[in-house]
Amino acid sequence: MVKQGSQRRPVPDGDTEQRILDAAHAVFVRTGTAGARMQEIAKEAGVNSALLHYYFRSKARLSEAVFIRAAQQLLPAVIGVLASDLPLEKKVARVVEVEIDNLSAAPFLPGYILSELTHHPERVRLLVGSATGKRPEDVGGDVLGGIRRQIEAAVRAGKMRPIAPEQLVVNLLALCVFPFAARPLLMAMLSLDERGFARFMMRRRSELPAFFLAALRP
Amino acid sequence: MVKQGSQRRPVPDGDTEQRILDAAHAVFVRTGTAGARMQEIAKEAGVNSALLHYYFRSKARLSEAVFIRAAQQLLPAVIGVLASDLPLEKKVARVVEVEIDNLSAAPFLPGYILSELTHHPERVRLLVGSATGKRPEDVGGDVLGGIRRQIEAAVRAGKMRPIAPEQLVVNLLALCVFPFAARPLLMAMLSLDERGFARFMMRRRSELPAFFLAALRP
DNA sequence: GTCTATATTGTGATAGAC
DNA sequence: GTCTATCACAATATAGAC
Repeated sequence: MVKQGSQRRPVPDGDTEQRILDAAHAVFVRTGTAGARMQEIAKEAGVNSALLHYYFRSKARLSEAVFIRAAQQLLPAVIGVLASDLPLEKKVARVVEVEIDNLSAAPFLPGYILSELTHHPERVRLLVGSATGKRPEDVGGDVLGGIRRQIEAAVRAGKMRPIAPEQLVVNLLALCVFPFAARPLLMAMLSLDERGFARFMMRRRSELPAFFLAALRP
Repeated sequence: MVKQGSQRRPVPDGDTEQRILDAAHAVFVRTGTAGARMQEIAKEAGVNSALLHYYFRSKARLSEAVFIRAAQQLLPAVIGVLASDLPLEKKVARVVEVEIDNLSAAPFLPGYILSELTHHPERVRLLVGSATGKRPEDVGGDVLGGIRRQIEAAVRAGKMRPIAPEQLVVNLLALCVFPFAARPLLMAMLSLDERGFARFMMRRRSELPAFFLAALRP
């Protein structure tokens, strides 16, 4: 697991800034930004806490850097699919796959990002902006505009019940993301361990598209 | 807004312990437990911060009291409906109404509770226990058992596609709760202000049952 | 029960040697 | 770039007067 640097010295792995970011990511996500301690991040990164300030100046900046990275890890994929020119049924199926796959690999990210956003609403701009280079309203508008047209066409063809594009998208995201945000609660109430939860989500991955498309039938 | 106590003295309102709890609730919910400051709570309650310790001993205990109260405010209603002997379609409709009504009055509670649970998984027991007097697995089992039987009957009658009760319940909760947990994000991407968000949720309240039941049709 | 100190520790941040 | 030492202050908690 330990990569060698270009010199032969016992340099842990990767460059330091990256290691700090990784450590900060881990700590912020599991403990929340407010609950995180610079000391703990330093320890997890295997460096002295003064180094965190050398690279990132302050806890606020470090947390911002981590937040942006986390957002970039999740958003572009979904937005890409939703804004693509795939037919609507394919979009639904693809979003479910992409979202559940990505979140299964990082089950705590949704909780972290949503929590972060409620306590720092101004970071919404940061989030969407860093992921797409656009303003949140514009991203929303682009995505919704395309889907609205697809809905209208399908409704005219008698293949779909009418539904507002906003509601459709929120429904789709809810079904994919919520189980991760509520993971500890669901694990307790459904008597699942980690593997059980993973199986539960794999089953969702295969069943959700049919469920969702059935809801749209006329 | 200021209720009079039984005496005529200028006692703010209610008894002090209650005022502290209310203030703590407000601060913990908007700022997160880790981000909350006892000083701020004291100020919001209009008392000295030493009083918080007089009544609740420590920040941890106070936060626990607030958490339990918050859970009791949300859980019993849903669990009650899901565990009732209403027919399945009525359960769905009723959960949507109850849940969206309750959460509309306290939009930040879901985020608070879910966030709290990911950072203190041991509180899951506290949460469900205080709300129902049972263990989480047992509540889950009771609710799911009843719904499983309803699903089986409906499937045999050819009125429903088969679906695991766990998936059904998670789908239902997801569709109701997620929009509140993701409120800041949705408001930004859908260009909604608070009133706009409220309207969006009222629309959901009326459309969600049909959407959900359509998904269950054979 | 409620307040005014005050003790005590935690925590982000900087200075300066290497 | 990285470390050790340390500052300054924030935050929880307690003692003791009223």
